Amino acid sequence: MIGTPTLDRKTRRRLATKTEVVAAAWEIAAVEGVAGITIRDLAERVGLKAPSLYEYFPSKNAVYDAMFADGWRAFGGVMAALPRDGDLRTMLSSMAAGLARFWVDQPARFSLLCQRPIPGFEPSPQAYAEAVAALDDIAAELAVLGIEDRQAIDLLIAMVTGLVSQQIANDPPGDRWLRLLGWAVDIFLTSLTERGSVTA
Amino acid sequence: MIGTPTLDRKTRRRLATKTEVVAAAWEIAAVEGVAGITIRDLAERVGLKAPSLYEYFPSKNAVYDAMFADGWRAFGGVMAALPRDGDLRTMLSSMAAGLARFWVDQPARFSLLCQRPIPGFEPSPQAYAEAVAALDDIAAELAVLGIEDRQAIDLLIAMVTGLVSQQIANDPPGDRWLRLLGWAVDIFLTSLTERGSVTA
DNA sequence: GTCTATATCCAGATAGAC
DNA sequence: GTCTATCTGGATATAGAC
Repeated sequence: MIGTPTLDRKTRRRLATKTEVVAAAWEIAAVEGVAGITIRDLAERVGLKAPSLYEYFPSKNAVYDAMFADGWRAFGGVMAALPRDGDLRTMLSSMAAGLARFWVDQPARFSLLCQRPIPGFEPSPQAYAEAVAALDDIAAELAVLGIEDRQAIDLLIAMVTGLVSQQIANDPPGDRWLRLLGWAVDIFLTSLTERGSVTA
Repeated sequence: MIGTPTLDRKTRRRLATKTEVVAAAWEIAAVEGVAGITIRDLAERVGLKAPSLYEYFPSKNAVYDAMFADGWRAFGGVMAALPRDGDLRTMLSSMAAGLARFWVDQPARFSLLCQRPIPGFEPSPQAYAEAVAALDDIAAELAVLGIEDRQAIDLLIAMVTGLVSQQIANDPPGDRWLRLLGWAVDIFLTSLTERGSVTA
């Protein structure tokens, strides 16, 4: 396996703790919001005192950075696991629904990954690369379906995230906006077909 | 004029100061983000010391609440001032463009009005009523154009805000997403026409 | 690596003089 | 109504013992 060199016990343990911290950070964010994470709470949740966290992350923003990268990797994982059967319209709908669910189920992820909730935090280039990779995956997926127009992809993603955002902000437990996803995909596809950007 | 009773000097002065505070709060938010406002900075900007602010607002969240209401009122004002000439497609496009510009020009407004950037802050019912009123205005405007389907309105708003959000988060000075607004309106209208929800 | 203790800072909010 | 002074509490981050 390329990219997974053998690590000694110490390094593995250290990596496991960092992973645990990031997972705990998401748990806190789910309740308190991304901005509501504190180093103390975070440390306590993994059985440490606050100063010990600095053995793993040099600053709070470094934790956010790890969360950002982790969130986009999780996004990529969910996408890779989506079903791929049926015709174009069916596949696109289930893709959109799957990704929307990923965000609506964890609004904190949507907040950190797609909005700018923390003044002063900008993802590092390495972390941002995870976001780009995830969106490249989407583009590749759509290319397989015959959709290669970048503007079209931008529009589709904006429609899905727009519905997600409205859903989260105005009707968290309901589906007033989520149920419009299928319609959004339909009109998107219709337009693409007319444009000749895809052969339905 | 109904709804604008005469006020004595003291009350007017007090109201003017509150208005000034809210304006100053938006100025700070434009630079530091909505979460970056502090009572001290805010007081200083209107020529007061921090404790004096509490003569006008009982808490920081009360300032946010006033900003929320003010922001939606401003939104309504911008909408009322939009041009209303041309055919359906032209009007809808210029409406969408005008509203998108309102948000993209002041991302802080978009953040406070359309997202949930402050943990622990929920707009009061009175403030939230301003948001509802603004959206009702949109609905009324669209009804004049022959669009009365609530789901359609939801979808249109989600598309516009989705594009705005992407623009702000990923390409603040550019227009990569904004320039897709016209296309979005087009496919929306095409779908509505087919659906029979509007007579273009 | 983990801890106790603490430095340092800054926030929202209040007491009470004027 | 505005101020000075302060309370109270919380945050991130560090020093240094073990």
